[in-house]
Amino acid sequence: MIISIDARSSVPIYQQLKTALIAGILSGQIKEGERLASVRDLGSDLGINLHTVRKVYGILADEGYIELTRNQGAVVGKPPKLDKEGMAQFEKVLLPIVIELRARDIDKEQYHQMMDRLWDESIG
Amino acid sequence: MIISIDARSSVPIYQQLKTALIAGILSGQIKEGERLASVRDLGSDLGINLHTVRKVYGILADEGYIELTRNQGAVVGKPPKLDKEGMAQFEKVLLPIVIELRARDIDKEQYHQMMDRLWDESIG
Amino acid sequence: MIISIDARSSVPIYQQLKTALIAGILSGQIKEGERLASVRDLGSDLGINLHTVRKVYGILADEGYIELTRNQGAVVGKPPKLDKEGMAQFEKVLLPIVIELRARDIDKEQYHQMMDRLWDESIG
Amino acid sequence: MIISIDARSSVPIYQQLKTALIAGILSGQIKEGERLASVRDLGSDLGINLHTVRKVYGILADEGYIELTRNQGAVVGKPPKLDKEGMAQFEKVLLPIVIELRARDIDKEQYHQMMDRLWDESIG
DNA sequence: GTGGTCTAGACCACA
DNA sequence: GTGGTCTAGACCACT
Repeated sequence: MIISIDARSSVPIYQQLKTALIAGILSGQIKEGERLASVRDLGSDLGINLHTVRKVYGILADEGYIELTRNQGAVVGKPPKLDKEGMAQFEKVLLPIVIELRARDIDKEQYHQMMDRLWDESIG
Repeated sequence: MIISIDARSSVPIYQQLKTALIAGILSGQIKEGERLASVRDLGSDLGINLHTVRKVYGILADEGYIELTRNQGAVVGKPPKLDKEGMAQFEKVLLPIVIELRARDIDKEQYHQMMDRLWDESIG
Repeated sequence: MIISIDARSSVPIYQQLKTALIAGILSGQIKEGERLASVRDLGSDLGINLHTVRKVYGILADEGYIELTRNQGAVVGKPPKLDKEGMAQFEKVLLPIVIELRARDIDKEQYHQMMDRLWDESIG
Repeated sequence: MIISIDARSSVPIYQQLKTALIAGILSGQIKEGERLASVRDLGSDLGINLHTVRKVYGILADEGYIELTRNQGAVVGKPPKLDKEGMAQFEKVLLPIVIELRARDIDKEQYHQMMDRLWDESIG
């Protein structure tokens, strides 16, 4: 599992890391029951602050992806299914983006093509 | 044209306003050639600072949605079409969201349903 | 002599008018000794405020293009030649623009082409 | 890299600073990959407000000269090349200036001399 | 400590 | 009256 962080990106490092880990779990590179690297190791590997790593692990634990235990580090669990409320939250984030796309005169076909492309890329 | 701002949201006020104005232009509530309210009026209407409104107007002008003149206020123009590069930028923003959706075990059909729903809502 | 003013432009109206009048004098459409339209006439013709026209006439008089008399209106004189100091002022305005052009990786040949194009257009 | 700001000039402070920074990048005094001073440091160095500096950094980032990150400051990137549209914008700004130059009875040779002089100075 | 947002009040150029 | 610039001080997110 190789993770690359772009410190210059406008996307916060903790979000990049979060996305990368979730993608790793999704794609099966990190399997259920496996342990993630320790906060310290992962931090120094990626050249980022260990507080940042700890924060991400905390978020992933909150969202149910992993379980944090005092001595055994971070263990991967089953990703929680999306309920109606969670879905609504995603839509809230997506709506303004879709609005802007439409403002830019994109048509429905282009929109679908784009979304399919994203779906395919997301398994990278 | 009714705009509501949620000051407590984590989404910056200026972005909420930007989205609302673009949506207004898109949906035809604000037509090409029409004038937007002055920064002072809109600011006091919404209970936000005129500088925040100014910032939004500046961004919309930069992106080609409106034209700003010192004495005639903000006039709505034609929204600029989306080129390939612009499209790529949108995809960059969307990709991590799609990845997280997939992590949450959404399937392709649900995904399409969601995107269609968003498309329909975006015309508000 | 037809003058068109774009009220929406980011260029101040008074500058557009100033440029147009100077161009008219340069191109011979308005000749030495002739009278310009009255402040009132020109203002209502162009649909702009007569204060704005008055301001332009004042500037042109200051710069020596025309002479203002109480009863005879604005009479065209000889355009003043450019002395070293005047030249330096122009260069001060132009330098940052040239700097930005170079920053954008324009080469000397493109630069010359652009300047020649401008020279030719300026007699429009 | 020495920057001097003339607060009394009619040219906005933020534009003076923008020009100076672009010139610094162009002339190699600030190299690709280097960090600019923080908004606070540069502001207090120059005796101007940090928000004014922030505005300039924002513009430079929009135009692609630098990249801004929350914690690593402003990093110099590659200046973006000029496309046809960008070129047209420059010409729009330059045309009235050239018209006025011609009105002042400058001839083509003087014009070329002036432009060459500017070209040479711009690498300062 | 970094940049990002918001508020606030002042003064200016323009019409 | 309009938008444009500058200053100022506060709080926030991120590292």
